Amino acid sequence: MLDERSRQVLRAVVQSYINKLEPVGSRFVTKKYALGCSPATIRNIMADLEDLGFLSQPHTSAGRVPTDKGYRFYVNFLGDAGEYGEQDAELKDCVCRFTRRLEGIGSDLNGMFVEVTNALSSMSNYIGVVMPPRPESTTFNRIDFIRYKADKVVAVLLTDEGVIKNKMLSVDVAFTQEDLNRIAGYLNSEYSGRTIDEIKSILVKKMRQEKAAWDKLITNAIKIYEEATSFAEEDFFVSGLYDVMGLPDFSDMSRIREISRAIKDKHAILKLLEELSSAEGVQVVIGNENPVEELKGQSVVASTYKEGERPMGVIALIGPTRMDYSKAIYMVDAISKCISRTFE
Amino acid sequence: MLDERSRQVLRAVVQSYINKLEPVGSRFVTKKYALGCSPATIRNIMADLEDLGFLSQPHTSAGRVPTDKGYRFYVNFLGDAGEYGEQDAELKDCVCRFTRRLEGIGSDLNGMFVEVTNALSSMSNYIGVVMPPRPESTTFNRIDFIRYKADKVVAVLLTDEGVIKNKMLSVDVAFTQEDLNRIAGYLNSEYSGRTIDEIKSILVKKMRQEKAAWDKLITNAIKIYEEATSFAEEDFFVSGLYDVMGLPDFSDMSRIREISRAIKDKHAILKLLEELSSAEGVQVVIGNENPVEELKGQSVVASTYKEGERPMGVIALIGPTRMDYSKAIYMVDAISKCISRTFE
DNA sequence: ATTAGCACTCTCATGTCGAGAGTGCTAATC
DNA sequence: GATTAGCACTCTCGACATGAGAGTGCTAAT
Repeated sequence: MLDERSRQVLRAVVQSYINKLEPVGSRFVTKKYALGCSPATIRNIMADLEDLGFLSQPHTSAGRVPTDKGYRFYVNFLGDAGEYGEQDAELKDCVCRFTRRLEGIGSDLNGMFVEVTNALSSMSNYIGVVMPPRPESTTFNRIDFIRYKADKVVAVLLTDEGVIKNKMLSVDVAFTQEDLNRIAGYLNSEYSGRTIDEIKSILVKKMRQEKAAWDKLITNAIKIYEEATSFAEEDFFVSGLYDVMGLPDFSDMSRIREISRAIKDKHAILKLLEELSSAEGVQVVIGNENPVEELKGQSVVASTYKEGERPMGVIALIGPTRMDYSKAIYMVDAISKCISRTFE
Repeated sequence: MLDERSRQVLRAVVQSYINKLEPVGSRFVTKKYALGCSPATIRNIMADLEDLGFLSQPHTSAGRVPTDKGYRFYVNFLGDAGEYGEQDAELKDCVCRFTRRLEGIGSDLNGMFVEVTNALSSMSNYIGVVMPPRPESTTFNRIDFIRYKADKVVAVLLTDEGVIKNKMLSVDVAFTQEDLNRIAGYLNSEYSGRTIDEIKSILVKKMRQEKAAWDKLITNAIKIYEEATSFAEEDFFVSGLYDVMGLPDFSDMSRIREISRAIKDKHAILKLLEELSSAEGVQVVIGNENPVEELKGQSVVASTYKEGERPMGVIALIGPTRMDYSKAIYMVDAISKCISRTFE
């Protein structure tokens, strides 16, 4: 589709633009990359690339800037194979140290996710996002009820993956702690090992059938499951808004405002990540390809983490379209694998 | 100190500036506020106020802008007595609806705090902050241990105030659930009702004395208490960075960057809030009075909430120096009282 | 003591100009 | 026939000037 030299020029433009953030001219390319031809030749090639839609000029007689299509081509064909592994020693070292740190944390999932978002954002200067395991891919380990004052019960839900969720419930009947233990025991023996969603539907059915004495608590149990279900839609982990404000891309404020609105809404981002979660490997969404209105103009690099073969959740980096894709892809890939490993 | 008319002019300038965010000129004051004298007179008075340090001009022949001292005087003497109660019906309505909503939430403290920060920021367009109860003012209700997989125990800590805290611990000895219950029972009967800090010091002493079989778990229990202690330093609740970005004061970005750095650090803000927590009633810190470097240039309106007579924590609004103090004070006061009420 | 009038000052938006950077085209070159 | 050198052209950007607008400070009149 593109001859070798055109590719080299395209790669040169993209890389230069990623670093300098200024339109790159023909002279600059010849100087920095020894392609063995003169500025004029480069100009011709660049004009061709522009016709093909890979580059564009902010105005006549400025340098060229990659279009989304240009980045896409770069990501697909140019930074390919092996090159994503070639990162500076410093970054590799960072990731490595982080990996070791993560192993130390063990199975406190929430704590781990906080660490992961922080690591993602501080290493990359982009926004780090982690979507925790979706309830349908999470299996119930056990539930416990703790009596708290006369009319309150605290429910603590554990999943096999290490998610802990607690919720205070108000109850009408005054249960003793023994009552609660019995009920918890029943639920645990009956349902341990199933997915949260399964249990929810079973319990809903049961509730319709029996109107036993502890109906009330089952109702409450269902409330918890609903909490746990809504978990993924409420809490996902974000960090790096501050880091990203340091980038020259966002000196303008309006972008930041858009992004932070998107994050505040959460809904849109979650939908996006969910879409990406079905695919294998590292996903890259560039600029306008992004279905979320507020994030057109940003790029997203995402990857799922798994328990064995089952995909659990997604981690992602959000940054400007001119983000350092090779670095971002490397990081997201490395860290998602690292999370997967902790599940073993 | 200031004659009546000077005060009126000062108040007029402050209020106008708060609304318009533009330097206010003498003509404008005569038009908007019927003080019964001409622009020239106002000019004289304004010149006096400037000499006294209450007003300043961005440049010769712009209108006047209040200084920090001007705001301070306004807050102390001009917006006084009763006036803070006179808010638009809409705001009052909002606060009222919120109060009712809070009562519905009941004793899930964390959930409540999230609600409170959201309410604070969305009603005011400033940044809402809540500092949760400090561990020294929090009393232990009960702890429970839940066995999770072979070598993990989840500890759940409840305080009388409704704070729930959980933590996954790794243990060497394989406890049965009965072991754990016995240990929890012992701790609960022994220590319930004391403050977290007390217990911590007692346990540390005990640990030195006994080297019993369940030593390990006491060590872990102490770990949890340490967690609970660090609680206030880690998690405080903030929201509204997005709302604040909409304000014209922050079209400039550098301020936002400062603020978000301050929030990210947390430390500085916590220190400030802690200082404010010792005082009675609503505290107002204006601009340069602020000890935190990053927040000079912002103002903070804060108030403690209490359980009975004991101060528990602080809620605050952070906004530009030209914030609507009367509204902010009203809100912070109303909401802190409202929180206090839920503890009864 | 207050006010009207007027000169003065400062900002801000607008417009002009030249330097600099980069292109596109054409003609010469390998 | 592909590549290159040369040159005119275009566009941005900062510097500088200009004029309108807003607001002041001062003085003289009320």
